[in-house]
Parts: sequence; structure tokens; C-alpha cells
Amino acid sequence: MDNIKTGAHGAGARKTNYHHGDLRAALLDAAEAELASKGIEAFSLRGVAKRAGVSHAAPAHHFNDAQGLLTALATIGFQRFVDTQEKRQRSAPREPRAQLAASGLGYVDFAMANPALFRLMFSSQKPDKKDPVLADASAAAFDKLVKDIQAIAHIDPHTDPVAMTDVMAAWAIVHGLADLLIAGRMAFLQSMNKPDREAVMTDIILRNCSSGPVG
Amino acid sequence: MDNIKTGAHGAGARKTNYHHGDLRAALLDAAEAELASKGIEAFSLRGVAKRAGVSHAAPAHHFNDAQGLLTALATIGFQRFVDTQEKRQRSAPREPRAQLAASGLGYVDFAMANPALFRLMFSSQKPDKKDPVLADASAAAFDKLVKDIQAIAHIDPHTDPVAMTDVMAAWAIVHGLADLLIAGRMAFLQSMNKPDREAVMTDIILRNCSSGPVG
DNA sequence: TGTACATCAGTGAACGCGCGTTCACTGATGTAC
DNA sequence: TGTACATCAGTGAACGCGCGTTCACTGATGTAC
Repeated sequence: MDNIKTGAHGAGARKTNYHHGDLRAALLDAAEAELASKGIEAFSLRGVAKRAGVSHAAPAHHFNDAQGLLTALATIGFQRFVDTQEKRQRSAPREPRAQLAASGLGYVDFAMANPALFRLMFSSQKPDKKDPVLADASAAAFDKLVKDIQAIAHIDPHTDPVAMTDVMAAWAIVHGLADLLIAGRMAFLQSMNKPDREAVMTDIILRNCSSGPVG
Repeated sequence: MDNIKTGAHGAGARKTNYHHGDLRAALLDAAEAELASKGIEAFSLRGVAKRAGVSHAAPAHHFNDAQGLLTALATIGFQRFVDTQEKRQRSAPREPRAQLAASGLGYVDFAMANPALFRLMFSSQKPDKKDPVLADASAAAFDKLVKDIQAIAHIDPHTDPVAMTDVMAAWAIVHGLADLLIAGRMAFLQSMNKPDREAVMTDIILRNCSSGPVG
């Protein structure tokens, strides 16, 4: 009753049948749901429109084409990916190695919670990797890892090959864990309860840092 | 001139226009080429038939459907995957840690040489993972890794959680390297020449083994 | 406040396309006699 | 060795389907006066 007359196209998202309010955001939500239920390989734009309760021609008003929608979705994915890592870090000890481990566990968390989105971001050829907004978002995720290692090594990996090797190692190990877990191939880890699994993963992540003060 | 009258359907693969000789193998080759050039997401059975120079209905005589073909291709992939690793091991020092590193470099080699096939094997939902022949082939690849670690740890990982943790770590790291390299996301490693890159990867792989005699 | 008009964000019919699959068929090969 | 026949492994036309995209349209909203 109250929220009559909110600015029609703003974030208020008043629901009328005709003008949607915020169809762009609704389409991104629907695309994520479509991806989660169908997987990348069977993803379709018409399926997304159907999920959003809108005609299948509507998305063209907000995204040029299917690639545009997937590029935007991958971009949001990277932002939430970093958020997931930072959220975990906030509840971890403020000590560089614990922070790195928390970031890695967040990496795996995200992949397990959003396997198809994770694959869209890291393995699919569908998003436009040259899109500057997407490129920035994925670069930000990489930068985060670089800073986590820098906090341990006390040197900028961009200028120190040993530290950059640590970056590659840390990245490879969490990415490998994430990808193999969502593929269902790590029976040993998957048979554990979550705390045990995270303890093992923390062990695996931390043994990779060759540089920095011995803690 | 000589090879007239080879047994028509045998491995001799006599080329006539009508009966092909060994269309099954030709289709698998064509499927691999199709996969390499189109990627998993745009793979089509008709494209495979066209590549093999055969009508698009022909594959049904050898594989029930597209899934059957991809399952067979993934199976062959796993066999060649293990071959690639073993080939590298044969030209490496016969010392357990060197053998593990060689196996890991073979893992990455294979992925870089066959990125789409690698993704079919490890990330795609298209092959039938319940197919017993495919399941055996992928289990054999895992067993190989277990044995490589066992040679270092001197204990069967299946009975020793510490050694199994080493297996998970070694697998995750080589898989992460492979997947990120074929995604084009490891600029630091990709900018190196091959020997340097392999030296760095060897370092990364070997620092992961917590167990076994210190060498 | 009221009216006229421009713009925006939808609709739904229609298009052409490539796909997997089915089907009756046919020619080549293998086999029994 | 020759003939008759069964089987195998192809062909190519046809099917129905879901896809992305285009298009003229229309109703709701926002704005100028």
C-alpha cells in the first residue's frame, strides 16, 4: 500500500505486469538459475526468459545477445567469488597464513555452491573475455590472491619470481581442489564431514608456501 | 598394389567408397578433431560425420547416439592420458620423486596438447560416467597417481590418510595447473619457455609431498 | 492540474537454421552349398 | 569354382524440435507545456 509511485525503472522494482521494474536484474537471476539447473552445455536464452516469466524476445532489450548475458553473469560471478573469499577471511585469525587458507577455502566454497557458474567463469568459451568489465572483475580476483601471498612473503610477487611461484602454486592447488570436487572425483575428501575436509584442505594449501617467515 | 584382399572389416582398413573398413575408428578420430576445433559446447554429431566423409546417419551403426560416441572418446582419452604420463616417466630418473614430477608434467602436457578432450574427460556432463569401460579407464588414471605416491611414501595411500592427503594434494596441483593453463589464465607460466616452465612446475609439484624419506 | 507527445520496455508471430533421430533402401561383403 | 542368399554398413530423404534473432506492434511511463 505504501510503496505506490516508486520511480518506475529504479531499484524500487515495483511489480507491474507490463513494465517489469528491473528486468535486467531478474534476467541475471534467472540466468543463474538456468545455469545451475541445466549446466553450461544446455543453457538457453529462451529458458532464461521463461524462468523470468517474460517473452523470449525481451532479453534483447537488456543484453545484445546470449553472449552478453553470460558475460554479465560471469562478471557478477567474479564479484561474488571475491566476496565469498573475503567473508571467510573476516572470520579467520588475522595472520597471513590463516588468511591465505581462509581465502582458499572460500574459493572452494564458492565452486561447490555454484558449480556451473564457476565453470562459466573459468572454463567456458561463451563469455566474452575481452569485455573490459569482465576482465576487470577476473583481474581483481587474481589480485586478491597476489596480495594474500604478498602478506606472507613480504615482497610483491610481481617483482619476485619466487613469490610469484607461490602464487601459481596456491592458485593451482585451490583451483584443482575446486574443479575436481565439483566433478565428483575426490571421493576421499567428499566422504569426510565438512570440518575434517577443511582441515585437510588447509594443510594442503599451507604446505605450498615456500617463502615468508617460518611460522 | 599389394594389399588387395585384406579382410574387409578387419584392422587392415582397406578403403572402398561404400564399406568403409574401419568407420568406428575413423569416427573417433573425426570426433576428436571436431572437439579440438569446435570445443565441447559446439560439438555435433553431424559435424563428426561430415569430417569422416560419411552420411550423418552412419554413426548410429557404431554408437547408439552422441553420448555413446563421446563416452568412447573420453575412454580413449584416459588411456592416452596415462600413456602420456608414462612416456615422460620413462625418460626421467628412476627415483620416486622424479617419477612423480614426470607424471605431473605429463598430466599438464596432455591437457595442453588436447584441451577440449581434457575438458571432455574431466569437466563435461556429456559422457556417461556410469559406463563401465569409461569408469575403468578413469580409475586406472587415478590408480597410477596413487602408485606414484606410494613409491614415495612407502605405504599404500588407501590405508594411510596422510599418504592419501598427498595424493589429493598432488592431484589437485597438477590438475589446477593444467586447467588454468588451458584456460589461458597463468600468464606468468605461459610467458616462460618450456624448460623454465617445467622447472617451476616440478618445484611446485614436489613441495607437496609431506611424507616419505627426505630426499 | 490537464493534455499531447516521445520514449521505453515489453509482446507474440514469424524466420531460417542445425540438430539428433528414424526409416526404407541398397550395394558390398561373407558364407553355405 | 559358381551360385544363392543372408548380413552388414552404408545412403539420403524426412521428421519434429528448440534455438537465436528479427520485426511490427502496443501499452505504460515520463516529460514539456
